[in-house]
Amino acid sequence: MATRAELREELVKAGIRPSVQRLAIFEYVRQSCQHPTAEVVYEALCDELGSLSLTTVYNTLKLFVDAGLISMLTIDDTFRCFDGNRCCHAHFRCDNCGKIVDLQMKKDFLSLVEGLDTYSVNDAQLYLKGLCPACKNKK
Amino acid sequence: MATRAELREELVKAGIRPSVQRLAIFEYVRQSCQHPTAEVVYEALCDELGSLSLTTVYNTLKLFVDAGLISMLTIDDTFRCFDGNRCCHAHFRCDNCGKIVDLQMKKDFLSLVEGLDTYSVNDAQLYLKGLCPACKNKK
DNA sequence: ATGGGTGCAAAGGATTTGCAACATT
DNA sequence: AATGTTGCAAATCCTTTGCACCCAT
Repeated sequence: MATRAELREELVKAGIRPSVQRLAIFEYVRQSCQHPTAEVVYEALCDELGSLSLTTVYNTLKLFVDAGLISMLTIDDTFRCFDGNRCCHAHFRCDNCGKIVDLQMKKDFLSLVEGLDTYSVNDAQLYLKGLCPACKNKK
Repeated sequence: MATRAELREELVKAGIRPSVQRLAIFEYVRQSCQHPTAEVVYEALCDELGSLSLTTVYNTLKLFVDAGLISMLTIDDTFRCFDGNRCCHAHFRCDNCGKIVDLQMKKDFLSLVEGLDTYSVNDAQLYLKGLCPACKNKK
């Protein structure tokens, strides 16, 4: 859990001016374990900020992604969601309840991909789909 | 390389009537190593079939995905593409030239995800991004 | 006062849907 | 004839863009 001051510092280091809206959006995505969509971020912060537009949320999230501060998940292209968790992890999306869960994984998993040494890897995402423990037991 | 007759058989087994359009679309996606979008499938088959609409391509691809005959890739949610390769493989998308390449991987890579034994996995996709060998050397 | 940030309204683009014509059995 | 398939046109949804206003430096 980073403090507001630390998050602000992180924005500045990335060359991004820490406006009220930006800091709030950054904090929300970083602290959330819920992989929010732009819409969800908007709904969550609308009251808190008094003034906020969906446009700003979209623009700001794009800004953060381009700066490498958060990542955009495309586990399901019917909706786009964002992830502030900076550790190496896989994503599991439950086909039944729709929940997206983070799963830890060993760092050297890329060694299992053949011929990858001739490539230069910037980003790796492992997306899993199926039933989560809760939904699995219900069936 | 499957024959037309084998592909037709596969559709029937999945409970899908093998119309001319469906068989052509199925064959194209299965034989292509190019991960086509709906648009690309449409352009490629338009002449061959004489009559074909984008709507049919969209509906048919969805039908195949739901039946588990092909898979939908969401490596980049600015465009949706399809994959007829049924072997276990990872996808690498080059940030520079945009090409998407299949990479073989060892089957037991899921053992590197912690706590996965309590889940039921139906689908796993590993998406890699960076520079392909050709683009890497150019820089 | 100047440059960037915000937000409204409108545009954009990919995909889906309604429905009528058509094909195949 | 009946059922399922196709395809045009229109609708839909999410996201981006144009532009004017506003804030902070």
